[in-house]
Order: sequence, then C-alpha cells, then structure tokens
Amino acid sequence: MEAGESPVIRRFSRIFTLTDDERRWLEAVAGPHRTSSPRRDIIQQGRPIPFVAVVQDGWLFRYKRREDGRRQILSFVLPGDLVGLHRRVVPVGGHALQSITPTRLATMSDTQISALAAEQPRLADAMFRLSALELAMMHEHALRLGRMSARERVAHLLLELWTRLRCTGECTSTRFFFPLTQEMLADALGLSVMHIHRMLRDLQNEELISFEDRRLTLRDTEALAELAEFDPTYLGLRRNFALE
Amino acid sequence: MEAGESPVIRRFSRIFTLTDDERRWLEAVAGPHRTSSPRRDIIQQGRPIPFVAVVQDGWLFRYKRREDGRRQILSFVLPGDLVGLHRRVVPVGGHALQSITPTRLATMSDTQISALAAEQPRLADAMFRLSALELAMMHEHALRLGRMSARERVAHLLLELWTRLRCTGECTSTRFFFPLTQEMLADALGLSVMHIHRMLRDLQNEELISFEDRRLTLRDTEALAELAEFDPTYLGLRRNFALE
DNA sequence: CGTTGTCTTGACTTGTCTCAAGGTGCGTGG
DNA sequence: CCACGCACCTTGAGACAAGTCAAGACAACG
Repeated sequence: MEAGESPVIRRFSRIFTLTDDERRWLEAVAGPHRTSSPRRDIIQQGRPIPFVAVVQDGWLFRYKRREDGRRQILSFVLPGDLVGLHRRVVPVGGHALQSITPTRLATMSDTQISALAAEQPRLADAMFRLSALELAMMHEHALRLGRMSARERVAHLLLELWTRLRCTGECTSTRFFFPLTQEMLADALGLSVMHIHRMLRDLQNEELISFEDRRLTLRDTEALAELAEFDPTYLGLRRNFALE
Repeated sequence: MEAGESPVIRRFSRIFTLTDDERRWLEAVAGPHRTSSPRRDIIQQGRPIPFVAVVQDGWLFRYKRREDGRRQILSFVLPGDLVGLHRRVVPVGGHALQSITPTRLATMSDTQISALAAEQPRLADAMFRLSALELAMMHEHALRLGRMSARERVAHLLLELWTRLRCTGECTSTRFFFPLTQEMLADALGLSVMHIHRMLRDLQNEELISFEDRRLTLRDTEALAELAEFDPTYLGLRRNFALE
C-alpha cells in the first residue's frame, strides 16, 4: 500500500491483490473530477441520479426528509465509497446526498460501468462486494435504530466510522478528524440533538472519548466495543480488527 | 399475466416484457425446490450462505439478534423476492433468515448466477434492480425506525407489505392473509409488544384497519397513507399506486 | 385436558423529547 | 480591527411517548 494512491485502490487491495492491468483500469476510470464545498446537496431526493462516482476525498451523507422538515440520515459516505451506483436501473433517487466537508469525486462514465462485468470480472466482483457491504451497513443501522439505547447507538456509530476510516488508511490511530455536528449524529441515530449532547458529555466524563477542535479520540476502544456490542464482522473484517 | 406463473416471472413482467427465451430461462433456473415448515431458521447468522434462491411461496424475515436475546427484524421476504444473492462475495451471512409460514424456495446454482450477466443481460439488469429495491426498502425502514412515531411506523409497514403483495399479484383487494404476530411487528419496528398492541387497537377503533382470523383489511388506505406519509415511489411504483 | 403461544388489559416507570435561555467561536462586513 | 450575526454547543426543568411488570383470557394443539 503506497502513499498517494487513490482510496479505491487501497480499498480493493484489501480484498485481493490487484494486477497491473486492473490498477491501470481503475486509475483510468477516474474521469472528470467534481469538487464541492461543504453542505451542498450533490444528489437531490426525487431527481435523476446525475452520475456514478468514487469519493476521492471528503465526507458526505445520504438522507431522506419528511414533510415536516425532519430528516433521517441513512448512511455516511467516506473516501473510497461509491455513489450513484443504481443510476442505470432506477429513474430517480429515493434520497439526497450532501457533502459535509469539501469533497472530491471521480466520476465514471456509464459505458465504463456497463463494460465492467465483461472486461474486468474481478473488479466487477469487488464492486458487487462493496454494494453488499452497503446493505450490511444498513442492516446494522437498523439494529442500532431499533434495538439499541441512545448511549449504545452513539458508541456503535463512532466505532463504525473509525473502523471504516482505518480500512482505507484515512486513519491510523485512535484519533481522527471528525466533521459531524451533534445535529447530524442526532438525525443519523434517530435521537434529539439535546440527547446526543448528553450522551457525548457522559462518554467524555467517563473518559471513553474526547474532543479537541474537530478531532475525536477514542480513549478506550475495548470498553466502547463492549458497551455497544460492536463486532466489525459485518464490515467484512476479522472480529478483533476493532481492537488492534 | 397468467395464473400459475411463478412470482418472479410476474415480477419481472412488471419491469419489462419478457421474451420467450428469457421466460424459458427463468423457468429452467428454478432448480431443486426446498420447502420449509413455519418458524425455521433457513439461513443462520454468522454461517455461510447455503444457496441462492427465489421465494415461490410463503413469508419469511431476515433478523439479527443481540447478546441479551433481543432481536431486530431487518426486512420481510415475500414471494418473488431473492435470498442469498451475496453468497458469492461474502463468506458468512450477517443475519439470519427465518420462515413465518410454510415456504417453498426455488434454488439457483452458482454457475447459473455467474453466467447470467453474459447470457441474459436484461435479466441481470432486472436482478440488479431487485437488489437496488432491497436497499431502498432498508432506507425507508431506517426512516421508519429513526423518525416516525409508533403509530406512523405501524401504518407505514402495513402499507408497504400490502403494496408489495399487490406487485406480484399475491393480493388484489384491501384484504389479505397476514401471518405476522405482534411480536414480529414489534421486533421489526423497534417497539415493545405491548405498544404495538395499543397501536393496532387504536387503528382498529378508528376503523382504519381490521382483523379477522389471520386476515388483515385496510379499511381506509388513503387515511393510512396520509397518516404515515406513505409514498410507494421507493418501491419503484407510481406515486398513486397505493390508492388504486 | 393440560400446555403453550398469542393476544389483551391496567397501572406504573423511565428514557427520550421539548421548550427555554445562555454560551462560545468564527466568518463577514463596516 | 472591531462588532455583529449565525451556527453550534451547553444546561436545566417539565412533559410525554414508549417501556416494563403483572395477570388473565383465549385458541390451537398434542
């Protein structure tokens, strides 16, 4: 794993060893880049999906909004993730995609996507695996929302984000850049902002986590993992990956 | 649409007109059938996924269990749905699959699945569409769990099930066989059994729904849809499908 | 004819929400 | 450079939705 590689390549390298051909193909796919400033809707709910892309840099989230304005964040999107994959088969997107930080997306043409299965079957498999992972994360999200306490939900989500960042090499210690506001955490976890605040305060008081200028430190990952029954198997990782 | 057709064929016919060749292919795929009695774990959490199959008959659900025994139902699986699709790319399943009623599954061999993209690109697209739909339903489920009241969640889920049954012709009126227990509804919607019971009683008292021996009648689908802000667009259907 | 699973009801508890008010930091424009 | 506004974080007190506990009724089934 080299420095300066794109996050997709780092990601796929984790699944299997890429051939030079595959590596070239992946680099070539990265077509025109689209950049976006924070807090922009990149894809809108109920509108056609404009493109397929790989996140090169930045954090985003998918969300749905209710008529009264309340919103539910469905998932967070990190470097190395794919967006707009279903463009070919669904006329309009059922949810919106918003940037949190400044972002850089590498778009892919429709022809490249359709040629993938025939030309690069192993890469097609890897993409299929990524979409399976996306579904698995939604399953875990449902478990969080339906059957975890507020405290557990917060700890579980923090561990998931940390684990995903480590997968693509975005993070190598227990301290990392954390751009989410309390409002975003609330809308992701089905709670009110005030209650999120209380839970974060409690976790800080118990010295399980700490914040210093937009950076989060997980001070006791084992205790957090036990608290939230966090098991990274669903992310396609060994059970003890979280504790290393 | 003819009587006696398999639910997959009915389902795909809704997406596009099948050629005779595609129709034959679909019928041929239906390999060895597996039947199961009610309340059996057909796929177990943390175990390899044993096969890919299409549900020919019966209701099932996917679920996860926590260490203390509490469970979260992730989704309900109805005739025409696919199960085990990710077998090829994930070593073990992250959730279990349990039958609710007696079920009949038509298994598909791995070679048939892998040959699909090359031999029947339109069918491969249709399957891709089905998996996109599965993700869309999880997104809506997250909205239900995170940002809907108990009352809204119940109404919304009942409408979703009804709509899905109508898609495959399993149901043609507002009255249909409903095998879910209150405990299953509770575990799907992140609520307690007692509270589900209260909500069902209220909806019955207001004459929005009614039960008679394992059959559910939606007495006022418009009122229910408004109550729950139900919009079947996410199921790949016209906005007013729910009210027809 | 008991056993078991499911539904039903009521009373009480609690986790989470809502409302209200104040604090802090930061970017922007005068 | 300062003053302002805005977004975000913080705190407390009361309200309410949903959970828990307890106890029966009923049907299905062996």
